[in-house]
Amino acid sequence: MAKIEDVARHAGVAPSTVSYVLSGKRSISERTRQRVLRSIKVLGYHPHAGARSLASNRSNVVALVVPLRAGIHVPVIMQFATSVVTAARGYDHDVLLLTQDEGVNGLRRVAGTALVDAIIVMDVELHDPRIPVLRTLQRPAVLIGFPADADGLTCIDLDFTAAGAACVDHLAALGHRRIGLVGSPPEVYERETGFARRTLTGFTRAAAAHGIATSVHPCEATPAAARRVAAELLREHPDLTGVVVHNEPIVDPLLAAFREEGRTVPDDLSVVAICPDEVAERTSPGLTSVAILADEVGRQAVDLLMTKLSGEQVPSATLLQPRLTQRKSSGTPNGETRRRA
Amino acid sequence: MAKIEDVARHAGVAPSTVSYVLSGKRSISERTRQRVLRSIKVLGYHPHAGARSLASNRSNVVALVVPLRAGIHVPVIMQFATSVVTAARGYDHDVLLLTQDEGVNGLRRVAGTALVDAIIVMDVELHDPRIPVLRTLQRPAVLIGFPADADGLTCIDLDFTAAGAACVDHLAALGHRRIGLVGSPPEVYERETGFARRTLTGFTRAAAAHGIATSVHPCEATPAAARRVAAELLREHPDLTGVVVHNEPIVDPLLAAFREEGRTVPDDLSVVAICPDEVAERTSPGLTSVAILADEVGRQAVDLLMTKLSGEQVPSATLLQPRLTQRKSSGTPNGETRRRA
DNA sequence: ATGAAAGCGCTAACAG
DNA sequence: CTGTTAGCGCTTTCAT
Repeated sequence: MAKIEDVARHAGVAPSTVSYVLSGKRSISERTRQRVLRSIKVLGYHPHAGARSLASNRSNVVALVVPLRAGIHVPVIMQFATSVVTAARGYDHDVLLLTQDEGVNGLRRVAGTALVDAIIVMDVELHDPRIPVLRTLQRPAVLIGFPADADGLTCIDLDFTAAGAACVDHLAALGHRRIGLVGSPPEVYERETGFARRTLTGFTRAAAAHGIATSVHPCEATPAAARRVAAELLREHPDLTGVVVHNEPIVDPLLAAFREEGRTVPDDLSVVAICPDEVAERTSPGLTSVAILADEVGRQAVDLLMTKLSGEQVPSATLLQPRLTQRKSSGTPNGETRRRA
Repeated sequence: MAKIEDVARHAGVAPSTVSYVLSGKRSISERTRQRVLRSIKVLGYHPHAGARSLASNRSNVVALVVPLRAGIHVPVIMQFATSVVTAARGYDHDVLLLTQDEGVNGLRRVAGTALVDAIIVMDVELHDPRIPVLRTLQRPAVLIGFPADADGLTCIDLDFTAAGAACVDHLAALGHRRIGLVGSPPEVYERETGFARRTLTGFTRAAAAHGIATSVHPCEATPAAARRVAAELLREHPDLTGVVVHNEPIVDPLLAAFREEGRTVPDDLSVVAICPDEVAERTSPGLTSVAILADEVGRQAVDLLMTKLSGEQVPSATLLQPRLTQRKSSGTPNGETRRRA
């Protein structure tokens, strides 16, 4: 492996000059810059990451802690992780993958050994045991989700309260008077993961504001559970005309269940989902939905982290505003009326 | 941050002694070992990863290259990645996440900078451009999947040929005479990703051996495509009594489509899937299936890699033998007969 | 069983 | 604009 000294010799300059060409931390005459770059290419030089991190106190690696638990839609996690990697590469950083189950020790380790410069934590709970640890670590961090006490932390997430409300607003505008929320599995609520509760809050508040009757149905992420909930919903509320779904894996089964119960979407029943666009687009009919902006959140999380690493201030809370995309699954409460019109 | 020198002073020993206590590379009297360990804990000492990698030429990090492309079931990737992280931690290694789209340069970079000691590459294609690069990198690698020329490489995967055959054998034993394969999306075959083809080979060969008539249906991973394929299958082959599915995302939609076409599983139609157990278990009826052993593959990939890192030889090819689990979705071709018996 | 000391390859302060 | 050099914190010979 070529080292910086080899490059320096080959280019006829000092090692520090090579270093500065690479870092851009001081101005170099265009002429020597080109010579150095040439030598680097010729020798196939790659700076040794360990040496660099030892000398500069920067590893150019960020840690990403991904959740593994039940009730979380895996493709969304993956999409998020991917966008974090891509965004981090844009800042010349790499991503170290940590799993939730290493818990607080994983954080201590990667920060303590200076393996990583900064940390992104996904799926933050309201009373997350990692929060106090993150505060003691001398490393910038960005959290996906909001803990109860977010003081001095940097958090980002989709505004699920607004997302829940947007779905209701949409249905209200169409004239619906009784709607249901098919939500995340019960354990997600019990865990006090912020997002499920926030959706519920937005849903409930908006419905109250519109004077709409509601019912809420947590639902396991299985087709069988979806069928059960669909039947229950229709049986208990004969006047139900609209449903909001916030549970990606059961979107299809739920639609199928409504169909089996003899309801046509959107004529007999309007359905609005909070889910990734891919999910909303592949169903038939296409689902009116509020998108889960996983890659947007990932990108911005990295932006925030890099800003912090450069010593600048960032907003403590970033809430991405939801956008509702109207597709084919929602309409006026009485489809017959509409079609006649 | 406490450094090794601080620990040494605190314990009244030389820095090298602390190092040896940590690495176990030479014998230490139990007495000083305990003293050193004590000091480490008291001072909250974590060795600096960069310094360590610089001095030892080992980063204790392995790279994991994950695919991002269409037609690959995301939860399986995630499960695999998770098991790699967990297994790597068991060897005191961390995992750096690389995405496919950095391509060959990503590999060059992380190996060239000595950021990682070794590499795991997922979703290897028959003529994968990364193969020649991996050969030049002076780093051990393990591939998930088999390229056309696997000479001198270490590859591991589920034995998809055997998996395809196992499904057919099972249906043959039950007495089926005409079966269909609902496979991966067309682009997966076109890409020459080994696994789809190998399943097809095993399916076809076993059917020929049993004298069973077959048809093959690549299928997009959408419910609509699943419905189309289901209809086509039943229309073109009225004598069809068995189906093998190798396409996780459409397992549910396909079952639903058969139901809508008026077929009962397993009475009118036996269905066998190649998919993770979680998928097979959550459908109704539960699916007879050959499990995709993502975490087993991940664990063994890491085992192989660590063995290589320690300088030992490993087998060039590792094929995990599939296990078929009988559940409720398969039975004799004529369910009526069976029920009467 | 332990210590002393020479690097590992790079960055950044200092000097010009 | 460029060169010189002192570390960064650890591992690992070499010595004893």
